[in-house]
Amino acid sequence: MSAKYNPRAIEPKWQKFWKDQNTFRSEIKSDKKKYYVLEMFPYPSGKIHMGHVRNYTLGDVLARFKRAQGYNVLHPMGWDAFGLPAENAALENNISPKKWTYENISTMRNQLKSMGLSIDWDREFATCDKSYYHQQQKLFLKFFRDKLIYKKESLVNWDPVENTVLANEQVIDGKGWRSGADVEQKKLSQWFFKITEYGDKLLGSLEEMNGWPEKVKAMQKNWIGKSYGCEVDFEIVSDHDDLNQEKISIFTTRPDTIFGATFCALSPFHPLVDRLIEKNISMKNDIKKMRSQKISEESISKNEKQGLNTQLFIKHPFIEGKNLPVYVANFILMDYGSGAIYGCPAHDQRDFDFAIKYNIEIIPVIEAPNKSKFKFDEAYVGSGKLINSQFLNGLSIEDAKNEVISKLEGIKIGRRTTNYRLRDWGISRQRYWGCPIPIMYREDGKVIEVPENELPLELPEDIDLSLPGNPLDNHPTWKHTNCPETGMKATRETDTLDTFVDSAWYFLRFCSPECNEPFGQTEIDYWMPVDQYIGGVEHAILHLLYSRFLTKALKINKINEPFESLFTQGMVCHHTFQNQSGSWVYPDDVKEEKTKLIQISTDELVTQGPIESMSKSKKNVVDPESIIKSYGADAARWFMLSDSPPEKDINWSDSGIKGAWKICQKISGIINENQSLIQNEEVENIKDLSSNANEFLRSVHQCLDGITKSIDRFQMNVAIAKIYEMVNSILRFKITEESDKSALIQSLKILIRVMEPMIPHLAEECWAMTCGDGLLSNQPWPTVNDKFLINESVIIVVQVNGKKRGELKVEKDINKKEVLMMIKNIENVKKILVESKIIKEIFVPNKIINIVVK
RNA sequence: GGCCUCAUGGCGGAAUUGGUAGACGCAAAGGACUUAAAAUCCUUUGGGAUUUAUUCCCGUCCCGGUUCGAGUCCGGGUGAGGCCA
Repeated sequence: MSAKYNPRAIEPKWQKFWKDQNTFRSEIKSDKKKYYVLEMFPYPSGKIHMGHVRNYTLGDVLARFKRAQGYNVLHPMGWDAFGLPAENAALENNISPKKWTYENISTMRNQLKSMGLSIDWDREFATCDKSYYHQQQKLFLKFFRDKLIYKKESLVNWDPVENTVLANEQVIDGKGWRSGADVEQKKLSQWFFKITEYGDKLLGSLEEMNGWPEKVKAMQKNWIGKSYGCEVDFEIVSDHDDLNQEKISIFTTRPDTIFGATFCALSPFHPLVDRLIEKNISMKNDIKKMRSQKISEESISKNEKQGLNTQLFIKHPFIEGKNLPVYVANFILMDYGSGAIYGCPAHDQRDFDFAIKYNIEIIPVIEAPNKSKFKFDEAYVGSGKLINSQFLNGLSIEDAKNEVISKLEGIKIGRRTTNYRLRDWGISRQRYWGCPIPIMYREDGKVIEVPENELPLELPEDIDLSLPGNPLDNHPTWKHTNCPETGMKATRETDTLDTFVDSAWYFLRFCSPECNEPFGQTEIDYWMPVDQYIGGVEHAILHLLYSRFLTKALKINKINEPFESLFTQGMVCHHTFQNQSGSWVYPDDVKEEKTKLIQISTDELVTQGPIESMSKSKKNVVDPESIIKSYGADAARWFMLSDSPPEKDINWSDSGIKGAWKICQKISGIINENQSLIQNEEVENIKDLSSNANEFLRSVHQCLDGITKSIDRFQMNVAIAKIYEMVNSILRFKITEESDKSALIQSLKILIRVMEPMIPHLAEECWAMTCGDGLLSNQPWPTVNDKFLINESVIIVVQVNGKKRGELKVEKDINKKEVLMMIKNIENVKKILVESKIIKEIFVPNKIINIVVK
């Protein structure tokens, strides 16, 4: 190594070395404990961003650390490569989605490699690889046979101009993102995963998942949304004889408020509504309008509440002669409960707003504990006792719920139900760039599986993306085929699978990426579950829930949950900049002149905005590639770890990355200076150390202990702080005699080893120039010498009435009596003791003595 | 509106089980080196008082409580963020 720290030279060198030596290739070693580290695999969007750098640095520190601790580590990488952006890019740049995707992968692979990650690149795959989606098609068929996949009609966002289905994010203010046309809700027959069948299991296991953040578990719990309620059948009262024979089944989680029910509301998609339209054509347009509104919980809560009076009524089950008007309302979801509710305006804000708007009766049935009167200005949703409710009067809400339900069950017009907010997982996408669904529809109407020997069912490459609609559907020949058994004509399913399916099992595939089945049992048995999964909290619900679901649904031996521990890292943030015309400005395009910020490219004045997470749209991004080019991967890694705890957002700063570079340079300098000393084994093995050397080694070992524990607790920022401390004490250490050199050598070797997970290139270089025995990455983690953790002398804090009044440096394990004697010699304490009366003495050995006086 | 999380110097943040608050880094100020600057090194850095040192007072969002002792535990409030409405 030259005297100057030169990451540009050493980093590629070591990356090549690791590759040539297959240092990070992993294979099953049944005698060794395994550790599976996985970061959420990236979408190949073009280039890596700082979020990737942070994510993969965190995982790499852990992977390298566990390796050093003797674990057999699996640390793979792949690509979540199907999805819409490839189709958009294809249209914009006139390049095929496949070509675009693989080019991006190639770029990003090189970028990731330049970070020096300890990844087993032999296991790499992309979900758009034929070999991957081949296996996924087998899984589809397996689940199809297991009746865990089924088809049903479901609503989609439909762009009538483009003639295509839109993803939620392609609908902007109710209009198609490209055409600008009003988006309609259209019913299409689509494939679903029966995830609801696993709702209870997915909820139940959460309790045992101690390695998961409480926050994420809470989010999943809310998402699954198990609630108890009941269904009640109401008889219809109307001018139509045929309807009067029928009942409306409504779902409620608040059966206690049944005496406060004053109206009924149906979803616009309720089957009864179709029949009403037949009877009353004039309603048709209004219903159609309602049906075209975007239906999601979020939009429903934001939209203005609208209702259409149907002129129907339902009979109240307990109040003779009381009929409730039936409305069609735009805030009732068809696929939650039964698609019909009764409204109790007094105790539900949404019902209250609706009642005020349509002048519907409001009857309070819950009295607040403080007995305050209902004020008719908003709904009361708190606790209380039942009033105005006949046989329920005086009961608590919980008791009233039970009472009503048993009464309803008794007269056979209602039943207790468990309801989930979780919906079945719609996996059909009317898209080209996704995994083809191995199903065909025979001309006689039968749904036929594509036989396994015809798999993989490949995506055609000669497609025309410029036509409206689904390219697979438009393809002249692809969808036409014949039934393999009967030879009858058949058409292929032209929907492709949601990309969340691809990512819901990739962690299994990594265990045996070449296997000609989805995964190999031996490999799964050895490697699974993932010991530590690391990724953004934005995947807290869908991706993680789907992965948990598929893992459970596969019923692999003993593997109940895919991810033993989950860590959700924070985002990378940066200041935003805007020029005078209000356009966003890249940080590299800003220079500081005196106190002013100037846009370099235009010379315009720039204002500095708030710190926000890096995003292309606000241009507050720093390109990892240019950072790695100018400061090196080690500095970039160091910075990502040093400033903030991993779970919190980190603010990118120039001074931060410069600081990271400085410490690399400093360490490089220290090792350089002591190169020949470290090689001197004779000196290293001197046994009889001076007290100076012992004190020094004590501080080094205490740092080592701190580093080890901090990495274990995922407090990488603390581990970094301890490395700084170690470096500082090495720099402060003055050699006065021969044995001191031994202590220094030992310390430098420890330093080199412990910095490897963070800054592996520099560490490897330092090792090579001093110890040179094989690769540092194969060296074990240094062990803490316990004798240095136990202090022979301790500092006991002396308190009077809980306030620190001095401290005593004493021998370890000294008893209370002796301490009491000693404190009398402390000036401050002596004074106080003379003047006051001792009431109590609290003594915590080796820590504190507290004298309580009056 | 419900549920959850969080609040520590100028800044990012440390602080096993309640036991020296502010580790470590950044920024800032002063000094050394230099013709000068950068780089590097040294010193100082929560606020205040003074007799300037084994000194005192205040201090972890606010109010109250438990305790010999609270950043840490409990109750109430304020503010910020997240998820679900």
